Amino acid sequence: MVRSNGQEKMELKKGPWTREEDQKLLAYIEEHGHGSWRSLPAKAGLQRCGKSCRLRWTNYLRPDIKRGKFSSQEEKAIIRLHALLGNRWSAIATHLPKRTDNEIKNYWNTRLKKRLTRMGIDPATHKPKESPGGSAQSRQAAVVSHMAQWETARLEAEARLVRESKLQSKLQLLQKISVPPPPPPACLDVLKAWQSSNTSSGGLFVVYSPTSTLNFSINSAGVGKLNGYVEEKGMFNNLVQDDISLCSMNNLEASMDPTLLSSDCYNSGTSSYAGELEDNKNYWNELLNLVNSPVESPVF
DNA sequence: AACAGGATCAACCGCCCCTGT
DNA sequence: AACAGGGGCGGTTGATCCTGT
Repeated sequence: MVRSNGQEKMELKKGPWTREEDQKLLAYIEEHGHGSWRSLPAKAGLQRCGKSCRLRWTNYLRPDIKRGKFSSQEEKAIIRLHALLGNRWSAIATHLPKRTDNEIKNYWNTRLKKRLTRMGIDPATHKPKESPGGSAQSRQAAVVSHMAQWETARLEAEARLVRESKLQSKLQLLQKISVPPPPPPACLDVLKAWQSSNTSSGGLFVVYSPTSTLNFSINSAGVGKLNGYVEEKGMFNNLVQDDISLCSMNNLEASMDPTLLSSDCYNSGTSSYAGELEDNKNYWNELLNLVNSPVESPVF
């Protein structure tokens, strides 16, 4: 693969990193920062591509990485966040301090996915594979069916959406409609997950990641976008606890199919609605306790 | 001890998005 | 508006380790 010295410079090295390479990369970044990844290898004296260097740094050498076994709380958080966000590992990783997306992805693929499967849960949908009420396994699966809880969260969000929508339309009547709507507030991946589950709604697109430059854009027609959002501690907490729909009422309103607001597609029995909401609140609180644990906490 | 099969995880690849020109 | 470069993301691969026979 890698030829001997004469031609070696022309060919970039691949495969496992050596200790020397690690030291070179580490030393360079500590002194200069990574700067442009593409030009880094030459400056640092590495025969690697910039991409490889970036990967090595972000997944292994970065000082703020926690390695080793995942705690049960981390596992729970991953499962729940995956139910919410799907395979968006980087988004999941932002809620798991000191864990990399690659590590989480590996952990999911090699362990959690299998475990859920054994429990009778489809890891892709987080729904029980068998009908609930059958075996003990499937009952257990039903209990941890996050999709159901997620639907409940959505119901609550939509109910509030309707309220806010009415309020908003009144306000708009009072204002000049020629004034363009304010830029959408920074939102997060949770909202995106919520919205993307409404595939008929026209595709409001909200992305959140404190490490990403990509943070907000709205609907496929490109109505608006917001970049460079910086995470505020507790944002996730507030958003979810105080109701998912509140993040960007204006834009949700603008982007959602009005027929959705009638909630015909989610006509769960109103008798169980309050109970579901309560369960849902507990669910979110538990999740929030996980994801909002202080970084220095021994929990993680 | 040797082998096979499964599990794990670091690293690569290809694609996509954003930004600058 | 179109293009190119850079960076990030998710899927996949392959080497290595582990475990059971």
